[in-house]
Amino acid sequence: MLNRVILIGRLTRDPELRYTPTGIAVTQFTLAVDRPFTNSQGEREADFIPIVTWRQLAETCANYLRKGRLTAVEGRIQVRSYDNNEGRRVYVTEVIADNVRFLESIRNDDSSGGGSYGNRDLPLNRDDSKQDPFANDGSPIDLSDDDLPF
Amino acid sequence: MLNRVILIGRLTRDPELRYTPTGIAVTQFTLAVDRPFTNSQGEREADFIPIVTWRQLAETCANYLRKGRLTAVEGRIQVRSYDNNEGRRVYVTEVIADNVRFLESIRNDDSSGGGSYGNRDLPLNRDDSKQDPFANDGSPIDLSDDDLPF
Amino acid sequence: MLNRVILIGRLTRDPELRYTPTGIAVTQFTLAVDRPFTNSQGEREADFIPIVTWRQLAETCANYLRKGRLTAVEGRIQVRSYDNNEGRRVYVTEVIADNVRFLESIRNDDSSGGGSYGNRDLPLNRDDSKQDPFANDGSPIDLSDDDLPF
Amino acid sequence: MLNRVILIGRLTRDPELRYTPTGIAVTQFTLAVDRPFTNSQGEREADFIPIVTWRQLAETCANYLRKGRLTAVEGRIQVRSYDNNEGRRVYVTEVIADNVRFLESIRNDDSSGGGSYGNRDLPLNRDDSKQDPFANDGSPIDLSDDDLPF
DNA sequence: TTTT
DNA sequence: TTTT
Repeated sequence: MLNRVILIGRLTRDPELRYTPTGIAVTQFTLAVDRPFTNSQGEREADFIPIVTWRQLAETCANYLRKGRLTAVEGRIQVRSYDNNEGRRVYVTEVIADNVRFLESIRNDDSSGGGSYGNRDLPLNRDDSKQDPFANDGSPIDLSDDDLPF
Repeated sequence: MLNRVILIGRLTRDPELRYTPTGIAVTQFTLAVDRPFTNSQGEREADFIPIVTWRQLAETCANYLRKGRLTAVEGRIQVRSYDNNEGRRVYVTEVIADNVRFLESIRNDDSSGGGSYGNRDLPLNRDDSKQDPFANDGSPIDLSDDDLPF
Repeated sequence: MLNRVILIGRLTRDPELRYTPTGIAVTQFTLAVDRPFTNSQGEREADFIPIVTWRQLAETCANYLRKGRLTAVEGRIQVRSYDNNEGRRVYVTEVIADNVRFLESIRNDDSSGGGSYGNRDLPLNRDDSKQDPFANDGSPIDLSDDDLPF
Repeated sequence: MLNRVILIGRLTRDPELRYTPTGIAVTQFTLAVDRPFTNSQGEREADFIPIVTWRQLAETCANYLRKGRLTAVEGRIQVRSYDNNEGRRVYVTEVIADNVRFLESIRNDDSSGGGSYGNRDLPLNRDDSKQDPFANDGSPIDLSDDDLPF
């Protein structure tokens, strides 16, 4: 009845943009979120949390997010499952984001991106996935006949 | 750097209380959280989200929560991994709760529980897992030599 | 850049529904949220937090919420100010809700309401106040020439 | 029963550190949080939200936060009231923070601060205000006989 | 001005 | 494996 997640962390890699067969944009990336304590060896660990964005938000994330960037994500936890090729049920937990905030200005020295932008706060539209029939379906996303989505 | 989850849903089963070898209480249960939309078949789906509580909070949850109860959970997403007996790395995503709220008064007609309590809002202490060396370690929990924790 | 509030509490009174001059529904109510500790006299205090909902969500809240009902609210903090009739600037802090969840089934014995409903989870549409030019303006709401909004 | 706020914004001024008569540190600052939309004149407005921190967290905030810094705050909404010198009841709404994250590295060119630190993520201890008898009292804070706290 |  |  209520499912809300807020994360701040850094991208472990550049985001990956794909399209569903019906042409809807999906971007996936992983956020490394430091734990608020150190483990028994005195080391600070992190949780690596997979994030999924859809539609316009997916395009913007693909365009502007890059590996290492400090990023805030708002969304909900989604658990989907599928049967792998050994006939085992596999559970996948992801955060479906509906709001993403870039917390670092986009640097000029970014080799993986295109241009240089001065601005710090890009107009990331909120995703309104309620109108998206695709997002309403929790089943594994088929981007092609023999491709698993992520 | 920031990792916050708030959920409201219903327990799919009675909670399970176990103890670590050093005697720390751990309670696990699953929350069914309805999605805020219907799928392409017009059905309302749910996410089944595993919750873990520690120490005093674990004891209280085991004592008072029951299958079907509407419950609010606050915590953080934790992703841990282990190698299963086929040598495959398995990822487990759980919400480590530090605050749990019972949203239904405990009913008199509860056959699975013991007595009848009138009260609606039990004194669930916040878990302070920062002092718990065990909780700081993301590795799979060994409750005994050949038992996986959950 | 990010502003998110989640509350669970009880309505101190029945909600109040009004309309702006352009016909947009606005519902206001106050949520009593118990503090998670007792004060120095050993008493449990509460915060009384004003909630505002708009449009379709306002209509549904006015129809189904009643004094005393346990309710979850998601939204953002808004601070608006106006000059009172003594020329002093007054600051008003409210939670603008975009998601409201009824946590109690609507009782048959409700004298203040109309009918009896069996259902527990009403289809409260999320408010999409971004399309609402009125909601975008933080100024005091004029419901009529000489009326303050709430 | 549940009261959770998460904000990301910038400090409008340097934080102010004070002490209660019993020697407990209190730091106050205001966070400017941009609204996620533009108003009817096409301008982006902000909410100015007062934040209060206690004890160790108060000391750290006073030491490291400065005007303009991008900052994440986790806490709860608190509404307190007092009677002003005209005999009117005044309501004050603040966010009592228990977790604060600095989202910008501390710059070397900071004239208002002391030294230069390279680090990005300071060890801000979570405040455990439940053990703080002072924090449990919602009444106006007396720092001296004739001083109002903030 | 406040809820259970 | 799932709750109302």
